Amino acid sequence: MGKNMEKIEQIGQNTRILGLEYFDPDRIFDCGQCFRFDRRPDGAWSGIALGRRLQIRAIPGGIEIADCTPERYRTLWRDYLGLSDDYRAIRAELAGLVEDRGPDGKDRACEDDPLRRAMEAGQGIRILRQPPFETLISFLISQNNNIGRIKKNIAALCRAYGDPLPPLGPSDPLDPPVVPGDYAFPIPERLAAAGADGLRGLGLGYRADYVRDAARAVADGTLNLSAVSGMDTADAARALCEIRGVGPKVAACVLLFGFGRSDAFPMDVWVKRLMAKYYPGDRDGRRFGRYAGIAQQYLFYYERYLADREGALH
DNA sequence: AAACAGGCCTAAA
DNA sequence: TTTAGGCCTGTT
Repeated sequence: MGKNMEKIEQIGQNTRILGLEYFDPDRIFDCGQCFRFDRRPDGAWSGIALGRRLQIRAIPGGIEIADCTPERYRTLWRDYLGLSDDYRAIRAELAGLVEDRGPDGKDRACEDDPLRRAMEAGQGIRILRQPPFETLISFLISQNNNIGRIKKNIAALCRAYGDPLPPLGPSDPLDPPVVPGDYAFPIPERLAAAGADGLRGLGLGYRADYVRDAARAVADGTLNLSAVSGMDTADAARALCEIRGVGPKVAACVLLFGFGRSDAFPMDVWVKRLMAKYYPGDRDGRRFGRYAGIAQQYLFYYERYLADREGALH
């Protein structure tokens, strides 16, 4: 798969992965798919995932993960970071969608196709494989909300209801030191037991009830996330939409970012605008096929990038 | 100050 | 099947 050229080496406390293609932390952690990572002044990204702190920096030809063994990378971070997915093949397939046949029958690239431009601008974008429950709660909170507040809400949620990161086991001498103040994402049972006012107090607003209802449904088995992962994407979306506060957009985000469903196509306001502009008449992402969700990420990132540049001029 | 933010719910055509 | 308000709250 995409790791065919991957070379793993341990450098002191850290692990380097070299020979990577299409992996840019700045685009991966800042494209709105995750909410627990921050960019440090030195350019490294640091956040909590899978109950551990992950610190990652781009180096020429790859990345360096701090306080991490090669074993830890192979068993945990490779899949989480999307490095088990073959983006060369995915991009080739998406690029094939925007080629058409010239009169001579030969392939002729559509240089001005929006997806082609977006894929060029967003070379290093990847979709993380985040845990389903965390993704569900996070995108419930994301609705009618902005990134800054979403991140604050989720941090508050973890501080109030998440377990402190576990102390190091003797078998993991190279795991990151536990920093007081680092919390895992809360488990369903813990959130289900939270008082409604307790969640409100975190500043979630009306989403507090959604969060508690969703946690209850997962905790009591009304919503079986393992079963959802076995359904086809349309059925899975229907199942998720049974939860109050989960509509088509949130369901698609949960499927794309939390269940690895690359065909799920979140239609937020940006993507609606962009689709109307570039692909008038399309009501969904069907034209992008089984990697529609990844096409969506390229297009979304590109459109926001253009808006930011435009805004910066004024 | 009023509008807006990676929506969804409910009521009503 | 589609459309119009309202909704918590912090930011601009």
